[in-house]
Amino acid sequence: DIVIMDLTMPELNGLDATRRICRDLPNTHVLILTMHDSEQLIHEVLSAGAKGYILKSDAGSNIPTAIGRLLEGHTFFTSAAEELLLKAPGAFRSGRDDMSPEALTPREREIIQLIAEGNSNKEVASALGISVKTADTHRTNLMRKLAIHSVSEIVRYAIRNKMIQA
Amino acid sequence: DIVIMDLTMPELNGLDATRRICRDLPNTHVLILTMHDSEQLIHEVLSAGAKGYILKSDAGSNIPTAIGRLLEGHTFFTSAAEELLLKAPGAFRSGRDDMSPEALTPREREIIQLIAEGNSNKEVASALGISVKTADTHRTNLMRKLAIHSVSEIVRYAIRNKMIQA
DNA sequence: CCCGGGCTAGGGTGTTCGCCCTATAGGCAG
DNA sequence: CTGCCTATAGGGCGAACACCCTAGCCCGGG
Repeated sequence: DIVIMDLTMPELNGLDATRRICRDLPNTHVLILTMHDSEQLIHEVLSAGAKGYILKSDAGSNIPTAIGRLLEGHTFFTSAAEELLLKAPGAFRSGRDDMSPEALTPREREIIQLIAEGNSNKEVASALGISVKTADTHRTNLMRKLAIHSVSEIVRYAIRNKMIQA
Repeated sequence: DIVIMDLTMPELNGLDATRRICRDLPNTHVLILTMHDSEQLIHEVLSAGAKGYILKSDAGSNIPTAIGRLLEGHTFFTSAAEELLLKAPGAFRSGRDDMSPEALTPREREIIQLIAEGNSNKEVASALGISVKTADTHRTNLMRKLAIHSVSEIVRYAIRNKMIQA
């Protein structure tokens, strides 16, 4: 029911393992136990689907409590993690080196949003009252500017930059 | 620099206005002022890009403080909002009526993840050691099951269900 | 024992994408 | 005035997608 994941080496595999567990065994809850208290890491494990986060430094008697909470379907975070979580809820974008949306023109931002929402070039064109070819030109230009090459990257970029919601 | 958004009728337009402001004027920070304290609403305005949230009930002298914080590039939440924010960080999925990933076969979950990560049918096929046609069949089947019709919907579905991160 | 579901694989068809060009009109800055 | 950027629009082309079929193989449940 509960997996206690020890992220001794966070850059290697624990994150991905967590993601896979949450994906393949939706009823299994993952409790992260780690020595690292980076804010980015917390957000990453949360978006990987972890339900709890305990710093080794303040583990103590927290682990049984945490397991209890998770079994009840709740979440558990040690106070240090809670603090980090609360400190910057807007800074959810992890340290990815995205090009900022400000590098795009207003029109390109409109286009990217419509594409990410699932519209084809044809639909974008008719939504904006322009030609399909124009929509396609904007699309090509913004993809070159952002150095991305597929719709899925457009969607993820738009979500990371809050241009749409998932 | 700062927009104080009064969400008197949250279902109508304030959310979308917030999203548009954050998209088109990335240097403008939005402070939400509302009488509603629903947890879902808080998460929605946050993912729309708002930087602060104040309940009218405990507004008082908070507004000048909040503006100050936002001008410094920080965030501000009244304590009631903080509480809600902390209470269920895992329950970020708002009440969308997604089909659950459990309705998919394990193989289909693998496929959807690879697609959402930006892989073409050809790349999915070679990653799994199967034929392009098989990958395409899985893709078609899972799209029918989920009643979705485009790559961008696949990506958003995968993100909502934590199969990938944005 | 057979039926269903899951995984595999192929044919075929029309649409869209990704990207390469060119080109014109308007606006704003040097 | 002269560039530069933006928005507009088009031609063309190979690849990929979305969706329609069929069909074999294997495995577990009724």
